Amino acid sequence: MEIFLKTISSINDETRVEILQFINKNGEVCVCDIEDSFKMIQSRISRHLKILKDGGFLKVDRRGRWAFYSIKSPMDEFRQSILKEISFSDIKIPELNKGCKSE
Amino acid sequence: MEIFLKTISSINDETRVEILQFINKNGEVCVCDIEDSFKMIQSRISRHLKILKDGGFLKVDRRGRWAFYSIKSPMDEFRQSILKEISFSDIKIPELNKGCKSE
DNA sequence: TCAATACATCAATATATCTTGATATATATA
DNA sequence: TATATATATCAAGATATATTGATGTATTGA
Repeated sequence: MEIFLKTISSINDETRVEILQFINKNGEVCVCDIEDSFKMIQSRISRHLKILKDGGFLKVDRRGRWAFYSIKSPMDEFRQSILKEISFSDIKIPELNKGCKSE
Repeated sequence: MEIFLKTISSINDETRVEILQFINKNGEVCVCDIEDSFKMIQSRISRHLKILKDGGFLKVDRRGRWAFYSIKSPMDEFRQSILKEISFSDIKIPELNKGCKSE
């Protein structure tokens, strides 16, 4: 039950669904890319990314001073079906805006 | 987005996941059956059933003074995958206890 | 070594959700 | 028709979650 609810609660938020769809569409991005694209303060983005990671949807790769987030792979069928449903749900996401000078 | 979040938030609660699994296992039950099986007060059960119904998981059939809840059918693939995941998640549910004299 | 950048975390507040107990409504039965 | 039963809904308080601004940590580069 715990794992199920952690997975579900991680996507029970409009901002997180948008971030997830954003990463699913754009591939690996760093925190400041999301911050600049969504025009949200960094602590807010950082918190949501942590929840999505703990929910089993994202992985992080730290390189240099950046943290690159991407869709976790491999991913179980259930989370895949959630990603699919989100991508079918016509979620409005901003354009990718590279705000920092990563790499 | 609205519909997606309504679906997700409807299962973002331990009690509702248990009720859903309970109905999925036992088939059609009335509110007082759930009330007696779960040992929870009626207003609480009633509220959760409404949320699960609005989330697209349950349907109601009112017969006489009873309201019989069951898994909605037909059900879309996404909600089916959620039910499947719940049934795989080893959720503890009480035994069916018929507390009222329905039918 | 110092300053800037990228990110994480914390504390306070705001907002949303859950639980309870009270009350309302509808049906059935004496 | 009066009463009991089954269910729904509401208001108040309790609990959980989200947002913000401040601060902490690690890395890079001057």
